[in-house]
Amino acid sequence: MGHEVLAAVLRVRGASLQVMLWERAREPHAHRWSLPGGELRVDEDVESSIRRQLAEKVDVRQLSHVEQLAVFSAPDRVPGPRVVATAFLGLVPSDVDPEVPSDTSWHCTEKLPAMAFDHASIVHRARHRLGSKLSYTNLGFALAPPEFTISLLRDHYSAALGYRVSATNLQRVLSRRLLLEPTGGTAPPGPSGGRPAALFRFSAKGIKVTDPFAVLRPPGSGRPAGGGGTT
Amino acid sequence: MGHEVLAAVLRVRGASLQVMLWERAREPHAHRWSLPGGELRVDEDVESSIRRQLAEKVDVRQLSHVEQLAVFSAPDRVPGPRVVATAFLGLVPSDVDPEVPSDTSWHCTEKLPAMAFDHASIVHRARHRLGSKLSYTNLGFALAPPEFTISLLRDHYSAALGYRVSATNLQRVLSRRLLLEPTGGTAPPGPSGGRPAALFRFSAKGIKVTDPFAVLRPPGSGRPAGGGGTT
DNA sequence: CACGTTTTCGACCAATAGGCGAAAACCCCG
DNA sequence: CGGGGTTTTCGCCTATTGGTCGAAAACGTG
Repeated sequence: MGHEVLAAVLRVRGASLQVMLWERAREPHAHRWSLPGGELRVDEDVESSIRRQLAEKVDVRQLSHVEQLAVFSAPDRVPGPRVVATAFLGLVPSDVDPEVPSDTSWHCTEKLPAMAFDHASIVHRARHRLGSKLSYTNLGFALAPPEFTISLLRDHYSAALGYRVSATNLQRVLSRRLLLEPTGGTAPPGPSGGRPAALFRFSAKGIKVTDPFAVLRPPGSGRPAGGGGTT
Repeated sequence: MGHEVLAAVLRVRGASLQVMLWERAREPHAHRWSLPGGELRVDEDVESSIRRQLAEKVDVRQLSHVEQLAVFSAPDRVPGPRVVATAFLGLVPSDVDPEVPSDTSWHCTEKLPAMAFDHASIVHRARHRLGSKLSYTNLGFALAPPEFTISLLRDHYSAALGYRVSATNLQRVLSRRLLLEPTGGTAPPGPSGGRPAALFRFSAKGIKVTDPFAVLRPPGSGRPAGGGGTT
């Protein structure tokens, strides 16, 4: 029973969320598109394996985030002998444009080309995971360059979530969590003018990129300030 | 390269969060405790497999929730030939007390006995996952009986989270999400008296048990009511 | 230098979360 | 049968967070 690793590597380009795919040359599923990955070797764990396999496609140092997504294990998910797949979600910041081989290119995740095997469902799962985690983690910063404007960040959130996000609100929410740190610099305005935007960087004030924000907090977080009672 | 499935099946008992373990009789790691599971067969996917394996230990109909946790794949995680493990998180409501084989019993997750292989880290991961998801999903109901009092639910949340939770706040938060539905009945008070507690059931008003609650919502959720501006 | 454009900021409102304390509804005991 | 102990439930208050709008700031261009 074989085991392979696959990665849905996502990035934001303009207003769309894209995934890195390569076109199969040989059967089975020739000319269909599939996710990068390959066989797990006996001397490596799945994380090392996916990094090794991705290194054949892109510069892995440009990956801002990699996490396990899920195991896909339907017995007939690939023709022939049975292969179990461990799928990963990978993210690339929008400022880098990695060199990719000639059989590889980026595709909008909303209208995918003809996909091989069960890879379309893996992409959908990755998209859904990213969307969910944007709400309650700091994963959004993994989509942006090291220095960014609020507008850019908002556009990335909008692309990944699929709906419009307010820059005002986004800035307030993130800065209240102490995640935004102004660099002091500004970005030049666009071709149609406008006020130059301030640059920010992600501030890891003890908060890891993937730490969730609790909703039911331990007691005493946010000091009582008391006084509820009577007169 | 082998593939096995393992499950950390958790339940709340009194004030502690427990995990189901069985004691190994044979080498390797004889007399150490390990998670239920076993080899993945070629004709089943991992979800079917873990259900089949668990059926040998408990009545699987008593499981209120099963989800993939992560893949554990360190090359040396078990002695001998390499085995990759897909780990699951399982939950059992506190009202059922499943029959278990004689080699199997429940253990507090905070001070685990001598564990086999990497199973201790799987349990820790399961604990952490449950704690995180309690904040932003409805997974808490999977720990409780079909009908429950707020105090019972609070105790379960406290046990799983490791800190005190207020019954007042819990009730308000959950009922605002339309998740609590009064049954009309009441539970008899404890041996030391007290007001009888009202019984509730989980109300799936279109909300699945595992659906997350968004933080950054689409625009227009919670109608504008406008008016912000000046005079 | 008026005008369009984009960013940024402040004000306001709604929704959510947390914290008492009082009232309600039971028990037991004298 | 009434007082004390116990537990639940509810109302009120406050703090925090999220959402929207409009004005002001800071550019470009004609």
